[in-house]
Amino acid sequence: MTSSPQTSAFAPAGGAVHTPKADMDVMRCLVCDIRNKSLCSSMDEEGLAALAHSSRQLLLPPGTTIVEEGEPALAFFNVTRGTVKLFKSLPDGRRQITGFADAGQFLGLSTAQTYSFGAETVDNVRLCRFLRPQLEALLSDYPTFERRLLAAVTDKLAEAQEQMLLLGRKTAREKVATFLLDRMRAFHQTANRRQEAENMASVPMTRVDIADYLGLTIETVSRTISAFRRSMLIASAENHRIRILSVATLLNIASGQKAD
Amino acid sequence: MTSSPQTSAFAPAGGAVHTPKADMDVMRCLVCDIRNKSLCSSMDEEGLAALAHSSRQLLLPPGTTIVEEGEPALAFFNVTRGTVKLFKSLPDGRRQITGFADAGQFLGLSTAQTYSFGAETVDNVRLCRFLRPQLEALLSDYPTFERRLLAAVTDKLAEAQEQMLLLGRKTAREKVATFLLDRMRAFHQTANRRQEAENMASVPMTRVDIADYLGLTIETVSRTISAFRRSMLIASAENHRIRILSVATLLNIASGQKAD
DNA sequence: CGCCAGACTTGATCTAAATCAAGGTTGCAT
DNA sequence: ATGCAACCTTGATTTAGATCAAGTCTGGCG
Repeated sequence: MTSSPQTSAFAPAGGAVHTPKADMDVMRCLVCDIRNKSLCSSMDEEGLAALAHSSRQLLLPPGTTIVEEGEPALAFFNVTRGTVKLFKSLPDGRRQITGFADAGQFLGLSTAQTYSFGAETVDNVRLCRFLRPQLEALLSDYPTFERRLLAAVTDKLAEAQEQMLLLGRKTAREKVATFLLDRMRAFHQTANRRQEAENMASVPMTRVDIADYLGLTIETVSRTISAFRRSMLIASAENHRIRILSVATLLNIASGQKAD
Repeated sequence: MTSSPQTSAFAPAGGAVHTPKADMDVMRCLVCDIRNKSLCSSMDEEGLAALAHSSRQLLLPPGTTIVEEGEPALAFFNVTRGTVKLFKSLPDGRRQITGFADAGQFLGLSTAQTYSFGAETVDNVRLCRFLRPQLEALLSDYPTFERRLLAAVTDKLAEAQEQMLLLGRKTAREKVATFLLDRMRAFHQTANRRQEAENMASVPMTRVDIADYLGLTIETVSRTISAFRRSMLIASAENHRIRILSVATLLNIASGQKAD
């Protein structure tokens, strides 16, 4: 599926790095820059110490496998920087990316013994890994944390339903418009709000990933983005950024009004 | 979207019936024929009494609206008989059915103030309705119930990811094969296991619903089912049943091996 | 017990997006 | 700086499934 640096979140070679000092680790969650934007926001100071104690921080380069389809579901992850792609594959290699987890999102929940999906870093990713027994202890010890997780999974389910509508019933044009707006929203939630960022979308993934996410081919994605650019609805910006010039028009397209 | 009996789970006209006697109601969950197959299995006898006390039972005819897209999310439901369809729509009427909830499944969870999806009965449906405050009390009072709900939502999310793979990357033939096998599995979980039922699939929904679930048109669904019948992979049976004559072949098709 | 409406099937034609096929760009490694 | 490999774009052609268009089947009701 993906190219070169085939490291793993469990056997960390390549760029994978554990934070070393245990005493610094107690502070990790307390000073985490995205703790208000994630599950961790359900925790008080004591809880944050418990979180830090229950997890290890990993730093992973682009293209690293975090979770392998069909492998034992040993851990749960919280993304604290960068973007992760989640996907499912058919035996012949066709692939569907089921979501992108940006900073503040979790991944790796599973009821079964094995993961039913794969996960791989898109860019440089920092994440916190909770082994299953430790996650379960946290859920039991901190009811607010469990409640927050239930809410987060419920939200993911609503997102998944929205994506099913996109995959089953939207045209290529509508799919790409929806994607760009979603990436703008993701950027707003993630970015450290220097307000230059108005109408910016962060698109760290390749055309292949976008196509596999939208149920299209790379050619169709490319053509559609080019068409939007020609119509002055968007403009390319530096390093994997796109500026959205007409949110309103894109919103119309995304929701199926043929307006353009 | 759907035809005539436009009743509602909140303003029950038509065939909607509340069980009347309060004292009989205490027993309801205790004697429920599907309690081992649903969320309720997490409850002991005392818990079941609390469940019965917190919910009302509704009996709804085919085509009844249970939940309306965009309406306040006031309740949570547990289906105890029949099949419910969940869907999302675009402004111009295009519709995606995101899932069918058979007996034993829940629906109606929402983090937002309003439902992001609609729900409607497919056939005669019996369900238990929990108003939100009552559901929340149950979650707080019965940690095993909350844990079970978390597991159930996690499973639904995995199902949704599987459906995204189907919608984004499978051919019409593969979609229909997958659907028929899923309906067989649903029937096995639901049916009162008279063992005649081997290889039977229950298909109470119309071609329109199947098409809206698989991201196809009714014509393509019809043609594909006809082709499977001609190839002797399936055979029609009495009242909305299909007998699967070659599970193995259908499994191959569903997973993308071109074998037929 | 035969009519009718809704559900389903089948065939002919069309089209959005896939596939096939060249290039063009970019950025990193030498 | 240069070369190459991965990534992206654009054009020509094909095709799976949509759309358009008749029918046929079914079961509930008078």
